[in-house]
Amino acid sequence: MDEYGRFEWALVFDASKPGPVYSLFHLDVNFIRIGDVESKMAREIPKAYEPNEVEQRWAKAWFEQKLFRAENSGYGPRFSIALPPPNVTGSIHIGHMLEHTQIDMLVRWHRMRGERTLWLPGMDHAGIATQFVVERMLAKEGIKRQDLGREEFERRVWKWKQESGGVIKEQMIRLGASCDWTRERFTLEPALYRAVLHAFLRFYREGLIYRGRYMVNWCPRCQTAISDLEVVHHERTGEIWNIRYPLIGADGKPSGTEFLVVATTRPETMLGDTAVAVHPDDDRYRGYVGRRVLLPLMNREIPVIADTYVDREFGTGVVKITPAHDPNDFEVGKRHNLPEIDVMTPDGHMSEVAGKYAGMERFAARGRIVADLKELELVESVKEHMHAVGTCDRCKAIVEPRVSTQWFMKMAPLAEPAKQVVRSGLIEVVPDNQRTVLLNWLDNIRDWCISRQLWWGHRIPIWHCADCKEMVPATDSRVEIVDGHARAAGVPTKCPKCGGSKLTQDPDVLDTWFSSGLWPFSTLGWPDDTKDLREFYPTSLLISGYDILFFWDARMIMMGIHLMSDPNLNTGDISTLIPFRQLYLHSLVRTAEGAKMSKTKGTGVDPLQMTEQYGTDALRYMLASMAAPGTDIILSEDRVLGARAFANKIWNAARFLFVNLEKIEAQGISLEDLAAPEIRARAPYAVPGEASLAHRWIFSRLSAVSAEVNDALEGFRFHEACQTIYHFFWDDFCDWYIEWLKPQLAETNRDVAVPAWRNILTVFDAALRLLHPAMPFITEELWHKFPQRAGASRVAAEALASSQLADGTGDAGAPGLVSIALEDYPQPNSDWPDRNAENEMALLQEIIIAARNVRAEMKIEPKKKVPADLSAADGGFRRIIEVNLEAILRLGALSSLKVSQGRLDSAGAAIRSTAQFDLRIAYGEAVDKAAEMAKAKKEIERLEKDIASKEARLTDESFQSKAPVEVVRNMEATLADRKTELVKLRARVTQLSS
RNA sequence: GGGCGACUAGCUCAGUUGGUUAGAGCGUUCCCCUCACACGGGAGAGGUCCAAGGUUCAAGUCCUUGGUCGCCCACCA
Repeated sequence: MDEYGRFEWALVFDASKPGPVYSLFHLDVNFIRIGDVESKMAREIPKAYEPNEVEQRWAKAWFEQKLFRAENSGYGPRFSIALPPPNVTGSIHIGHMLEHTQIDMLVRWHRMRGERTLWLPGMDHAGIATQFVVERMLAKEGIKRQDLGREEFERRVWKWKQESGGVIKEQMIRLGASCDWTRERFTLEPALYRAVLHAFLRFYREGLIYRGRYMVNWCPRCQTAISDLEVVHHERTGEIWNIRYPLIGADGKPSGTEFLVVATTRPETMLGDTAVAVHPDDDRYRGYVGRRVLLPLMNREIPVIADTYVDREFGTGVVKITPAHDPNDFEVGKRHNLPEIDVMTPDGHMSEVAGKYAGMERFAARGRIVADLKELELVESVKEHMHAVGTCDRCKAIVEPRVSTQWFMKMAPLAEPAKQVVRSGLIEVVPDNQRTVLLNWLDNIRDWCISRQLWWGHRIPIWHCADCKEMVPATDSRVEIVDGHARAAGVPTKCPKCGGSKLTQDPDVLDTWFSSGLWPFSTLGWPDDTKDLREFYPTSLLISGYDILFFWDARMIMMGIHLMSDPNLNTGDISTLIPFRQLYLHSLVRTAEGAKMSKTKGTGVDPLQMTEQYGTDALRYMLASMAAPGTDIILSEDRVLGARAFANKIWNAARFLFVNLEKIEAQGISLEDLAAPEIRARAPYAVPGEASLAHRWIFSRLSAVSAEVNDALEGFRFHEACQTIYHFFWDDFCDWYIEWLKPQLAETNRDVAVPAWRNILTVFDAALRLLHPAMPFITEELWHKFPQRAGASRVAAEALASSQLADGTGDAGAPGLVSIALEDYPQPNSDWPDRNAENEMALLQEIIIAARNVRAEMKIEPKKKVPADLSAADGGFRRIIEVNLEAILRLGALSSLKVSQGRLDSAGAAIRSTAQFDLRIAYGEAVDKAAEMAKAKKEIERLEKDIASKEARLTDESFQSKAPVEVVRNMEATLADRKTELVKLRARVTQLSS
């Protein structure tokens, strides 16, 4: 892969499936320069939207044009965000896609608001996970990593990384993620390796990293220590055995009758028992403390000790103490100076000190031991027992607590400032309830085991002196490139303590989350004081799943605050040290059963496959529209279909515009005249005469919708943003505005047609820009069918004009980039809100709907237009109705509408009434009188109930005195309307029954 | 053992600070292949907001208790 990430497209493969999979950018798609994709295909829009070709074309164009380089964004406030680096263990799944969609929506939104925007992508080497995947692949060839040796194994993993990383990148590009790929990073690349060494050495010098022999979680499958967080507890029904330990009598021999009975769920560990403990205040056993028991099977005498750790209520009140295999026993052992006997090997077999069980697999040994004890009649009882079993997060093997020598990081001192910034809101956590979760975890933080007995990762930069065992750190954090990959270059040559020269590097590597913890700043060039670091740190926002809140988010906060406090880089003001200002925890995608998606369980959904089926935009929209903060998402095909239909609707709205454009172009009016950027900028255009209402209304709506969408995105309410735009586009724009305007657009009178066209194209363009963050491909495609100017060059020109470039704030970006992604995001416009237009439009819509309703109820033939009468008391209303008569007749399918003031004779007619008007359509032959009647009666019932409850409320004195005046007024007004409606309905019923 | 979340239309889910007759998508019923769209248009039906108490002029929304389900954390043999 070269510097700009051109990689081999031809053959890539996926961990879960054998053989090649995606070839996203078909080679026959020619390179298209953004801006060249003009409206040449505008006249040949297919009837149904076919997303695949469009998406591939744009994904490729965006990528190759480096459209999303930070330099191509505006010069407003900075907005920076680091991609949670996907593991290079395979391909991305639907969960990634949800995350990337949300990030991308916000990134595109900020970019369109003219902010200096950086979304920095990259990948994580994912030590244990990747090593696991590669080991599994090797196992298919019958090879173990030990057969290959460390260097060769690492080479194999690197090879895997190139392939897998390529796939992930390709997928992300294909899914429209607007990352700045010129800044792509990888946790094991030289620069980041150096950052890791730098961080480690600093923590080590400060005494925050130490080495010691402690109880850790050991995975016998992976053969490495893992951190507490990597242990997943599962409730399981197991067995608990009560075992008799014979007491040693005064004669120094085991008694045949006196026993202490201990309970255990792991009998195999008894081989390492070095004591038996009781509570010091337990009267039952007071006399036994200080005596000895004979450890069965091993025939080793061990003491009976007293320790308050023992719970008198549990079991028999006697506990076997196995300091090498249980965290509590380890502590007890320390307090009582007990020996630690490790009876297990790293791979989960019984060790050579396990007597005759040596070499047996741990669970086989358990069975054998129980059988032997039974034989000796030392098993007093066996019971079923529910308990939590710890398993390895990665490979699911049962974890053994085990004493071993590992590297640890002291967390309490780092947690303090982290708590401070979270508690004070300096880092805002959304949703807020997660803040409590985070603070609780920080309050109970424990030291972090950071060493792993793996080969894939950053090797610990400490050397051990063979002679005096002194630990010698690397001289500095420099790295050298060997075999194409980084390693520590500051190799110490001499032991500073004894002068010995036999130094060997510690074999362990660091937990993968150690390097992840540095991600927000290591990717920006830290530990160097780079331009990017100065410009983009602290990042604005972190979006991650709540499942890695402790693994990653919390550690970034702790490590960021600590490491960025380097006096050379920073003033020490804590608000400049934090890695991100906001933390948004997104929901997880779950299966229908509510379980987490899992590739190993085969419940994962392949986003690329869904993309090909439904279109990326549809999938993105579906995910975003379901992403309400704080709730998990269960995928449903219905929702994707709905989203696809939406994309199709957008497509066809455009199709309508372009097809009809031809007609007006025939009159010598060009698209340029109607939709050039400067033309659109001056909208809305006044349409002469009576036709203005719909225009005033749609711009009023557009302003309101812009406000709502911006507001929703500000608060991470993606679903609300989606729903608002959806409703605006489909209902307001398509169903009402387009329909309303059809005659105007076809008008031969240019004074009407031109402003109408300018307005509708302006609104459509705004709608595309509103939609763009959620549906980038279709909006880019359609937007390019209009005359556009170059976005990036505009940005640069503006910057030059305000001389921002002169002081080195950045280069001008590539000239000539034309993309909706570089356009302005629609904002509310204070000139547009028009309450009258909204009210009037609402009234007219009600009339039209009433007409349609009557037609449907009366089963009038769809094509047959019928005459109607309308009565309204308000003169203003009558005027509005008369002015907009054409639209009412057309959309309500009426042949005429006689507007009057008086009461309408309802004999032989169907009537729809509201408080404002009555609409009357004469009966045809086939009318279901009974149905009309039933309907009216039902409505009357509802009204009566409503009126009764409102009257009760309004006559209640405390309501009158305590409720806000406005609420009371509103209710009075509504009540009056209801009463009017009721009177009309009653009259109607009387007439029907006569 | 702690903590968190969910329970609203047949299904999947919205409902920010309590305030008119609780919304959407899908499904469903009826009518339409009307010259942008059947991935469409039009008109409907459909909900005692898990239960019981409480606070309030007013509760899907706040409080308490209980139920069902899910998740996270936790060294009880």
